[in-house]
Formats: sequence, structure tokens, C-alpha cells
Amino acid sequence: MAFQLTAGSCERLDNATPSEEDVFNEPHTVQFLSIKKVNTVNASSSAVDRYRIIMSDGIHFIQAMLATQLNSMVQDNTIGKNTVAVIEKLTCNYVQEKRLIIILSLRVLAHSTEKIGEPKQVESPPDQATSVTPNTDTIQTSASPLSNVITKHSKPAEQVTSKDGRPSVYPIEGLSPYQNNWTIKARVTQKSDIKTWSNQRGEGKLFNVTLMDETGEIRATGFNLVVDELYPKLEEGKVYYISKARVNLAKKKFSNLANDYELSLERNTEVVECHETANVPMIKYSFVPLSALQDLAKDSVCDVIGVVKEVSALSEITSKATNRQIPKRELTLVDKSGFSVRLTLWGKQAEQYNAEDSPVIAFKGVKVGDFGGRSLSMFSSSTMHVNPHLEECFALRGWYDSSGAEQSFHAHSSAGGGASTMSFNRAEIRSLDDVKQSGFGLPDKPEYFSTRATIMHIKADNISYPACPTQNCNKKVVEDGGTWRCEKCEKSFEAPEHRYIMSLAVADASGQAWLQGFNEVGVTIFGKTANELIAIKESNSAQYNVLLHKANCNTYNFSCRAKQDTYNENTRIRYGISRIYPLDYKEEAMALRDLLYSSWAR
DNA sequence: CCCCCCCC
Repeated sequence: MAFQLTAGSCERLDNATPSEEDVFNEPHTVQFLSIKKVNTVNASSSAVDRYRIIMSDGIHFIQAMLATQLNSMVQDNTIGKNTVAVIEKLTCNYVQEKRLIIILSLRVLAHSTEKIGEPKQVESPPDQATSVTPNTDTIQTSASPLSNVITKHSKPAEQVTSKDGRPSVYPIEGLSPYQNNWTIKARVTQKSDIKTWSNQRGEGKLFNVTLMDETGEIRATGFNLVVDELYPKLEEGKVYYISKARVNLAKKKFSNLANDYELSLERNTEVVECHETANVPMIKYSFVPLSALQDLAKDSVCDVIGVVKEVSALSEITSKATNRQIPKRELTLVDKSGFSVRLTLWGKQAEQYNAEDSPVIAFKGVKVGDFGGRSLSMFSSSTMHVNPHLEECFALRGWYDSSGAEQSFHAHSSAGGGASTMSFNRAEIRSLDDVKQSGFGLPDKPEYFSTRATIMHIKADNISYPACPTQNCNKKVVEDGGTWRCEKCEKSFEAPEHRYIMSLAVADASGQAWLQGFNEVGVTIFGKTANELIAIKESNSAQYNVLLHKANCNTYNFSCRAKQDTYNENTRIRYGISRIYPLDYKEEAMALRDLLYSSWAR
């Protein structure tokens, strides 16, 4: 199949000046001649993967960089050498004497095996371009992660102005400390309270905002006098042109954002509200159902949306670290998954909370805690939106008003904190070796853990016992002249009900262990009652052995109970299975997905 | 220049 590449695209892009925005917004069908990872080390010594693409329009080729949010397309082979794709959106940075094309959005048409046409380098006057050849690494890497560019001397370094007189917009992703003559157009997605500090170096006040455009996010901070000027001016949700702020290295350990830099808002920083906001993205959420919180690790970060079922009164805690009094308020959120969770608001947000009538609230970037099984807590960087204009919000509203308000919800296990919950907890799966190493000290106090292991062997003798058929009795019965006698019920029965008592040898990557399981475990493993299995054993022992054999090599999730006991003067730890769960691969995959989303791009 | 993200 032949593809019509957009002849002339490369030449036009190569010659485009910053004000010619049309060429950046129209689609270009191109072929990728090479995609190469450029391992850039920036000034904070953190490695940033960037992909440089040489793309061809069939006549010429030109170099571009892939926006980092598209990196996964290379990593999962959505795009590769000779891929034909439509570049739907790109942007161009002019950094001093260098020009950089960034691909922001693309759609794959085909994976070709051959190069289309005989593309050549775009002709430039000899003194204006460095030589670039496909498959030859001529990229210059310097301190800026975006310095992997074609050197070109013909472009102006100064801030340019487009036809209609508005400033030409610079992408957030392109900001670096090495170029200060830019204007970004960004939405304020988060604005903090005004915070004050006092330490040995002095005292003052500050606030931060998170700024977002289609290329990325950056945090900006204003101090002292700048707070007075800009705090009232910058409103959450609005879009602004911002220029003349200082670009500093972000201290990674304090930042949740995927940006190496942050902005310092200065006295001379210019902030102008912009009303053309269509192409500036709103907050993007990756909502996790409340039922899935148990699969997220403590201290991970996630987005949730729920109906506020309860609101606590305002209270105050004293921080152990700083001794400061901190206002707090707890919301109880519920959603369609049938779970509820408590979420803590702090500071002004706690004091000023006044939403009524069970609103729907969307939260972004909240912290997962393990209090009461699972809990949520706001960071200063978290966002909270009451009744947002989102599909998920409308759906929750409808559900809650029609039925949700009347139903009951699962709290996230009331077993106070930590790993000792009795139900399976995917976020706290422990390896068998880890379990065995931990020892479980106290003789009579059982400890609970979750594990995932594969059955290696099932003890074939004494796999079941004859039990009393009375509901919930389960006591062993003894044969007594043709009938079966239960001492507890003081009754005799014609036949016992067999119940499993299983010893399983299970293994995972770390080692093996013996687990004891009762009736439910056997029913799950064999898909048969113990009566059925015993009947097979007695009529056809070969088939029984086949069933035992087939039970091996199957993997399950287990909730287990470890308990120290002493038997014949030997003290040992026995591991009992309280619940066994066949693997649901869809559920496992969803849990992995939620885990990825919860840590993605923060 | 902050950088704590808290408590039950």
C-alpha cells in the first residue's frame, strides 16, 4: 500500500518563523526514518529520556523531538523506524540560535518496511545549517534537556510577536534556565493557601500555583511582596499569559510534578489573563474506584471522585513534627463500587469547606493512607473540585440520587491500620520468604498476611474428615454400628458430610511453605465438594490421583493467618488459609493499571 | 527564600 506523504512539509517546517503558527497546527503525513533515544542529563543530573525523530515527507527529512508524554509510543512500539504517521500537532521552540520542533500529537497510519522516496536534507545556505544525516548521531547534548536541536542561525532569538500582536506562546515543556525571553500560556490548575514560615534564615510568606499547558505542567512560587500582587490575581481554573518569571531547578524530592524546573514569580513577572482558553487543557484525571484503594500502596497518590456522604465538624490536630495546630475536617466519600473512604482536608480547605447536599467532588493527587484500612489525605498540591463538569460527576449524581443514597457501603476494613487485616490486601502481598523470616512472636495472637502462591503438592491422605451434617456444626462424627454419631449434637446420621482438611505445599519466587486449609479451600481448588471427591476416590482411585495432580501448578491469592503453636514440645508457626481467591486476571491487570496510574507523571 | 503535608 502506498502512502501519500505531505510533500513539502519538511521544507516548510524548516523555514517556518515563530509567528507562522499555521504550519504547526495543520496535519503532516510523514514517515519516521529513525527514532533514537537521546539520554539527556540535565543540570540536576537526573536522566530524562527524550526521543529524537528524523521524519521525511518523501522529499526532504527534518529532525524533531517527541514530546515526553508520547514516549510510551516508542517504548511499546506503537511507532518505530519507517512508521507512517500523521503529525496532528507540533510546536516549535526558538531557543537562542537553535530551533526545536516538538511533536505533540500523532496518529499512526501504517508500519512500513521500506523508506518511501529518496528524501534529502533540506537545502539551506551553507553558513546557516549544520549537517544532519539520518542514522548518524549529530545531536549535541548540553545542560538543557531540550538542547538536542538543529543549529540554525537564521532564527531570531528575541521574543517574537505573531500577526495579531499577541505574544507568541512558548510551551511549558521548553522552559529552561538558559532562555528567559518567553511567554507561556497556561491554566492555573492548583493554587495553594498563603503559607508563612519562620526559621533561622528568616521569615516570610509564599504561595504556589501549578501551571499547565498542552505540553506539560510546572510549579510556580511567589514570595512576600509578590504574594500581595499575584495571589489575588491568579485564580484557579483561569488561563494566563505569564512572562519574565525566573526558571529554577526543581528540587525533585519536594515536587510531584513531571518537570525538572519550576518558576519563581518575581516583582517584574508579567501576568495577563487570557480568555482564549480552548486549547489549554483542563485537569486530567485518572480516577480510581474507591473499591480499588485497597490495591494501592500506602503513600501512593491517586485521583478519586465520589459523593460526600458525611462531613465531620472542624477539628484541630497538633503536628508532632512542628508542634503547630492544624485545622482538619474529614469527608466520607462513596461511589458506585459500594465502598466508602474517609478523606482529610487540612488548613483553609478544612475551615472553608461548606458544600451542602452531598455534592460530588473530584480530587486529584491525594495521598493514600492505611488508617482504618484505607484513608485519603490532601497534599498542598492536591486539587479538589466540587460538582465538576465531568461525565463521571453526572453519572455519580444520577446514581446517588436514584439509589446510592439508600445503600450501605463497605468501609475499608476497620482493623486499625497496617498489614494486619483479615481480608486479602493486594497492596500488601508478602512473599513466603518474607513471611517466614518475620517470625510472628506472640504465642496466641494470630497475625494476618496476604500472599500469592502456586500449589506444588497436596497431601493426599487425610484430605477430608467425616463431619456432622448439621448446619454450622462441622464436628467430626464417628461411625457407630452403621450410623454416624455427633457428640456435640447428640445425634446420629445415616451418612456424614465430608469436609476438607488440606495441607498444601505452595511456592512463590522466594520459597515455599505449608498452608493449612479447610472446606472452602478444597471446594475452590477441586471445584467439588469433599463428598464428591471421596466418592471418586472410592470408585476410581486413578481418577482421584488425576484430580489431585491437576490441582497442582495453579496460582491463588491467599489471606492467611500465622499462629505460633506448640505440639509435642515443638514450637512452630502454622499458616492457616482464611480465604483463597482464584486469580481473576482482569482484576489483576486492573490493579496493575491503577498502580501505574497512581504513580504516573508525578 | 518553602519543601511541613500533619492526628486518630
